[in-house]
Amino acid sequence: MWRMDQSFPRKEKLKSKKRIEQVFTEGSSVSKYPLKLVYLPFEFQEDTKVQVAVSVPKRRFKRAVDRNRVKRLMRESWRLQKASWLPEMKQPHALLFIYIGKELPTLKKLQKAMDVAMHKFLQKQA
RNA sequence: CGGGCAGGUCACCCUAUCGUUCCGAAGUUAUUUCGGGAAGGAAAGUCCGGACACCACAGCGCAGCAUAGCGGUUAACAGCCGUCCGUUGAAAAACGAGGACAAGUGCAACAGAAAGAAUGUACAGGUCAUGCUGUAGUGAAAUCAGGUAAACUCUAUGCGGUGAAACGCCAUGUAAACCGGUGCUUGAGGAUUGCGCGUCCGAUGCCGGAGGGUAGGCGGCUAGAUCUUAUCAGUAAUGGUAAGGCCAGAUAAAUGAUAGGGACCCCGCGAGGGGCACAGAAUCCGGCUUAUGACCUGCAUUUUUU
RNA sequence: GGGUCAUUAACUCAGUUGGUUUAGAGUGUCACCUUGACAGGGUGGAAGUCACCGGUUCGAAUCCAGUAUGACCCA
Repeated sequence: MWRMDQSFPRKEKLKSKKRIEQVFTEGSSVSKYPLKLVYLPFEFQEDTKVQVAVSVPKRRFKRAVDRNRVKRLMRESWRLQKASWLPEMKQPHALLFIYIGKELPTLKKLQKAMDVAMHKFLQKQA
């Protein structure tokens, strides 16, 4: 039985400050409340197809506990669903998910929103 | 019983699946497998005190800041312990920047004769005589070595500065270019202290203008005033000795997500439903302060009821 | 991670250093007057827990301490 890849290794994390800055200034974006996806085509040194980062503004969530919670849920949501999106991506991208909602989400809601956002993005790139 | 006061403990648990990070071992130089570790009592505020790093291991004077009964404790402190005094409370207890106005200067609204200058009213007492004495009256304070120092100040004690964006190393890149000023041993400027001194560095130098480049990685980074237990000294804070243990090191930032079951609490006759605080390491320790759920122990007992 | 500062009427600010009677100004707002009506002008009024919470003091916006919110700085 073939098993879906649900890992989220280091090389798929967008970590470089410089790259993140570049995605913010040069990238395009699609929105699906409560998420916003900023993306930019990118050539990576390794054979990775994608690098992902998540972000939660301090303005919306004052306490660090809540920010951590939202970020963890977003990472989880990506990890569980990425296998269905990656084959459709034609070229490597840097992706940046920003949470723009005001309230703590549940994993299910977040997964739905992320799915819609990713489909929007995949259609646009075509 | 209720409410009150003090002290202490814990911070829901278990299983399954998927995932993150660090360390070790094996295999290999893509990476994989196995084993082990992975938030707090406040990790918070950054209010104190240290360790550590650099500046000359850091010097002298002034300025500045902090502390303030007495004694003890500590690496150190504004903390903690004991104790005296004062205030609050019925009590248990709690709180206190609690040195000096018998060195100098300043300040005191309204009321009041008068607020530091000097004296005045009524009554009584007293005297040769007089605000000489007492009471009344105003006020927080009225002749008293007056009050006030969270007023300046004085006294005693302590404090060098800057902080992990410290600091060390590697990589990348440009412009040792241009314009103006200043200076070269009779010294510009600098050496992270506000000012002065001293000491040291100092000429491809320094200041200004306009403009250009890099802001990537590694170390620092976790074993320590360490934790647990026993015991000894001490009223206690705390310290000594012995045995055992290793207990987060991330960097757009790991420590998680989901499902099921079980505790506990609340609502309901019931089926069942809901809740389970405050909150997330960022060099590390000792305190303080603030946020906050539950439980346990002890103390005092106003009022009411039996 | 480390530091510096601010908070006074609906809004923008004085006053705070150095304590005391009554916390002021402009804009806005409300009422009245002027006009046939509006604008403008004139007159008068309301609006403040001096961010919150304690302490010192006879007395605190002001001094001291704590809390909250907001802003700014650094290699």
